[in-house]
Amino acid sequence: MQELKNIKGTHDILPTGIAKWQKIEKVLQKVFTAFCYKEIRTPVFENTALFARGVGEFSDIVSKEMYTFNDKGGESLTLRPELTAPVARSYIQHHFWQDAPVHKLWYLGPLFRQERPQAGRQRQFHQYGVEVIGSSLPEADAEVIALAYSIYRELGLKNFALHINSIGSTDTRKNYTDLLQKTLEAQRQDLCDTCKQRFDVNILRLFDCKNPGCAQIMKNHAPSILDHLSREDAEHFTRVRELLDAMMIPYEVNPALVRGLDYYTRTTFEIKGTALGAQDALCGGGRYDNLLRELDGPDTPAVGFAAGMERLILAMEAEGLFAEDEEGMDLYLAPMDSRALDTAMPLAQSLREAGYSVYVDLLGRSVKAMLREANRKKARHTAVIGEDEIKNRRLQLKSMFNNSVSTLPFEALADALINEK
RNA sequence: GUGGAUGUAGCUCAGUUGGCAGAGCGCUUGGUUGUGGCCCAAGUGGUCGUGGGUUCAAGUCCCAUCAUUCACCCCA
Repeated sequence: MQELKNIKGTHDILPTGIAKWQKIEKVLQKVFTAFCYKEIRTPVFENTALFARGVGEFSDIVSKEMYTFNDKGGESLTLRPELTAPVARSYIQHHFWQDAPVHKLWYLGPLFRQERPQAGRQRQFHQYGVEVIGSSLPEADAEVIALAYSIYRELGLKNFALHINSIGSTDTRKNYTDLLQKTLEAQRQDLCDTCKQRFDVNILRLFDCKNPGCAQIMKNHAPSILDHLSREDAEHFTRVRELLDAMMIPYEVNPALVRGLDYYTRTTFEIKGTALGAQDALCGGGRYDNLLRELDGPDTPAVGFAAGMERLILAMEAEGLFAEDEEGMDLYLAPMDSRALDTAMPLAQSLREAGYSVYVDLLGRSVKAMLREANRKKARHTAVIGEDEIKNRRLQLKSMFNNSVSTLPFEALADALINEK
C-alpha cells in the first residue's frame, strides 16, 4: 500500500501558515483597487496549443516543464505554467476590445511546472500579476512597474532592487541579434556548451549565463542592445525612465536583462530580492506587443508582470515582516456538559449574528482545561456555563486581560462585549 | 536531467568503540467541588524513511531504494 502524501514540489498551506498569505492578499487587494485594476480568473488547465504558441515552443517552460496529459476525449491539455497566455486567450475569446479600448487586469492563482524543487521553487506555486491590454504607450509600462513596486513598498519589504531594460521591437531585436552573432563569432568556441547551442537558437539568452567565462566574454565583447535601439524604441524607453524618475521609483538599467519567455518586446523589468538565495526573481515582466496577434487575436499591444507568492513570503520572512499576532476571539464559551451546550449554542449563535466571534468548546471538558485552551487561543473573554447559569440565565463574563468579572443576564452580553472591545 | 547534504516522537534535535530508543517543547490529566497564564507531578506519543546484508546483537557498519533539501539548470 502506497503511503498517501503530497506530490513532490507541492505544499500544504496549513492553518498555522495561512495568515501570511492572507496578509499579502489583503495588501494586493488594496493596491490593485488603488490602481483600479479588475480581477480575472481563468481555468487552471487549457489546451496545450495555447502555451506552445503563446509562450514559445522552444522555451524551456514549454519544451520540458509542462504537465501535459490527454483527457478521455484524446485532447491534449496542460496545467497552466504561466498566466499571461490564458489571460490573453480570455481577452480574445470574449472580445474585450469591443467593451473598452484598454483593460487593466490582475490575477492570483496556482501555476504548475515540473522542475526540480529547491528554495523558492515548487512544482505547484502561486503568482499574482497584472496585464494592461490595449495601450502601446510608455505610460502603461511605467504604471505597471509602479504598481509592482508599490506592492513591495506597501508590504514593507526593503531588500529588493528593480532592474529595467529594453529589448526593442521585433525589427530592432532581429538586427541586434544578427549583430551579436557577428560580433561574438570569434569567441564562439570559448563559450560553455549550453551557450554554444543557444548561439543560433536564441542568442539573447547568453546574457543569462552564470558561467564566469561566458559572463566575461559577454561583458568584454557583446554590444549593448541599448546602443542599437530604433529611434522609436529608444524614445519609448526614455519616456518610461522619465516617468519612473518622476514617481521617485529607484531603478537600475541592466542591458543584460533578457526574459526567458518568447513574447516580450521593448520594456522588460525584473525585481530581485536581494536577501534571497539562488531563486531571487520576485517579479518579472515587460511589454508583449505581439502576443495577442500570434494567438489570432487583434493586433493589440500589452504590458504586464507576474510575481511569485512563495518567494515573496521567503523575502518577507527574511526581514521579519510577519508578526506573531494570532487573531483570537471575542468570547470563549465553556459549557460544562452536553446539557449546558443546549444553552451555550443558541447563545453563541445570537452573539455571532450580532457580529462577535464566539468559540464554543464542544468536548465538555473540565473547566480548567477549557480555560487553559481559551488562554492559548487568545480569547478576550470567557464564560463558563453550568447549572446555575442555565437556571438563572445569567453568567459571569471574565476578561482575560485584567481578570475582572461581571455578572450579567444573557441579554446584556452583547452590550458588555462591545464596551470592552 | 546533473551534483552535494540530510532522514530518530506532532515540532526542534541528542544517541559514545555496534549492547534495554532519549531530551526539550507540544498535547492530555491532576495538584480538594466550577475558572487561564507561572510552578510541580504523572501520562501520551516512535515500523529509528524503506528493503536487503554483516553480526550473538544494528538507530549506529555495508549495499540498494525512496523521500526531503541545497546548488546547477530554468524562472516568479
